[in-house]
Amino acid sequence: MKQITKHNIRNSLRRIFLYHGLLVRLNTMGVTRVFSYTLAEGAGVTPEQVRKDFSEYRIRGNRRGGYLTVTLLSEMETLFNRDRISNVILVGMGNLGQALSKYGQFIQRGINIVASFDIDPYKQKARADSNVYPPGRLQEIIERFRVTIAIITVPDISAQEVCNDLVNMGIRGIVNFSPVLLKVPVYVVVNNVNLSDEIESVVMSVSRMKEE
Amino acid sequence: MKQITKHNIRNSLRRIFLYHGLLVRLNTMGVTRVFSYTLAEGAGVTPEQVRKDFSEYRIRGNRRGGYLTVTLLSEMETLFNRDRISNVILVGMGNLGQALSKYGQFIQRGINIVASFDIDPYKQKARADSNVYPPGRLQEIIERFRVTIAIITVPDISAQEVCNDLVNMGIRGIVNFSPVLLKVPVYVVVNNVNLSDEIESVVMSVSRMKEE
DNA sequence: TATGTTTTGTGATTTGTTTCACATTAACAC
DNA sequence: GTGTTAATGTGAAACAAATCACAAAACATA
Ligand SMILES: NC(=O)c1ccc[n+]([C@@H]2O[C@H](COP(=O)([O-])OP(=O)(O)OC[C@H]3O[C@@H](n4cnc5c(N)ncnc54)[C@H](O)[C@@H]3O)[C@@H](O)[C@H]2O)c1
Ligand SMILES: NC(=O)c1ccc[n+]([C@@H]2O[C@H](COP(=O)([O-])OP(=O)(O)OC[C@H]3O[C@@H](n4cnc5c(N)ncnc54)[C@H](O)[C@@H]3O)[C@@H](O)[C@H]2O)c1
Repeated sequence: MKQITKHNIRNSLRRIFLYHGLLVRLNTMGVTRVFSYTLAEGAGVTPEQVRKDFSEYRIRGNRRGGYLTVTLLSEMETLFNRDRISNVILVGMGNLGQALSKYGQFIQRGINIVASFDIDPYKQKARADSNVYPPGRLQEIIERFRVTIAIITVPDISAQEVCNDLVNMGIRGIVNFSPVLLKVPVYVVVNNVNLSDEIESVVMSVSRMKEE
Repeated sequence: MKQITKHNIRNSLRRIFLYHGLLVRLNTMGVTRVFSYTLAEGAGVTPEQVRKDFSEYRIRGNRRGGYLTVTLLSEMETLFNRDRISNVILVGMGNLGQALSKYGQFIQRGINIVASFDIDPYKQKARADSNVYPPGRLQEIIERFRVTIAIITVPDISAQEVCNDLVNMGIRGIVNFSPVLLKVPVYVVVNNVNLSDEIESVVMSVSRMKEE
């Protein structure tokens, strides 16, 4: 386990998630047809950008007629592989782990957190209805639910170790909330999310704006 | 309030946050001197990239001698405006809001969550020690603590409305966890963090890798 | 069926970012 | 001191992303 991989999804794809979010809202509002400028406005980009992004992923509209909301939604969802629900596990039932596991809207995004793990026995039995297990049962549950994706919300010191175990048990995608850059083999996808960085970058931008 | 702004901090700066995280760890491990390739290895980039990034922000090392850990740390912290602690408020004490407000390590990053707000009276008095207030007291507390940064963790329907109020009360930087792209005036910085997208992008990348 | 209008789709161009290549400098050995 | 080596720092080159400009398609209207 030597190689590091930087996942970093393409900006175009990140924007497509954004367009998708807008579309869902427009769709529930009864909008049946959208144009590149509709999405561009909502996403804060240019209409050309929207079309170029679609072009990259072979998403087509009707010239003059724009895009049908439902068609666009289903094309995007195929792209996201959202035709099936993905089983996901979560390791580390602390503050953040519990918040994520209680969030009810992941399922609408095709994300199903089937089980959580913690070394703390108190957290394992915190609630009878929540599926919190000791790490010893990882292998069993990963196999039972055919899980390939894991969310890591353990303290920084444990993160790399937990990661190594998960990879050895067949996990191929990791969302890492601990503030360490995980080292994984090339065939594993990692997305490092650092909430402190996200907040601090805003603090910094504001301080700099004030100076000018 | 018409203009939308896309915050999007420079990639180079985002990487500097990464280097900083590594440095803090190396420093506590007793490492006094680092080289561009030390940081590059940990951050998953090339050494040239590290030096170019430093160059952009006028951070200098010693040729042949690399960089002194402590000097580098303090130079970065000046860059981040971390010489002073920033007071931040949080609106929406649900799952995510509570997780964030309980996190003990923001203060090490110069982020101090001085107060939280919720419309739910039960959450306002959930714990005597935690400073949770009704939104009616926003103005008062923003002024008292000279707050310019807010974290939004309310449901999507309320997000834009809360945002508008905050901007009117003097907030100039927002970290938004709700899945809507907030519209703000140009002089306000917004960082939209969408946790569902972060997870889903990994699910998608893994599905695609399996296909190939 | 022809004509005008609207909007897509995409090469060509511009702008931005990363990598390369090497001159420059500091540390160290002798 | 002087030479050798190991690092930085940065223009130049290569690459990637965004914008521009316009041809192609779809539709409405007559
Ligand atoms: N909570 C936040 O707002 C926040 C913000 C930024 C970063 N983070 C990062 O996210 C991670 C989680 O944060 P948190 O506040 O939830 O921490 P926490 O301490 O509340 O929770 C960590 C949990 O992981 C469990 N754990 C530890 N080692 C484990 C192991 N080997 N296997 C399984 N479980 C294990 C602990 O028992 C605990 O329940 C940390 O790395 C933290 O730095 C959190
Ligand atoms: N929890 C997660 O893991 C997660 C994941 C992805 C996205 N999000 C998003 O983050 C946001 C918060 O998520 P959550 O799970 O904590 O939701 P939640 O429903 O648990 O909490 C929302 C809180 O906001 C409060 N609130 C509502 N309107 C308000 C107002 N106008 N002023 C002040 N407070 C108000 C509610 O009383 C509640 O306590 C949501 O927009 C959600 O979509 C959360």
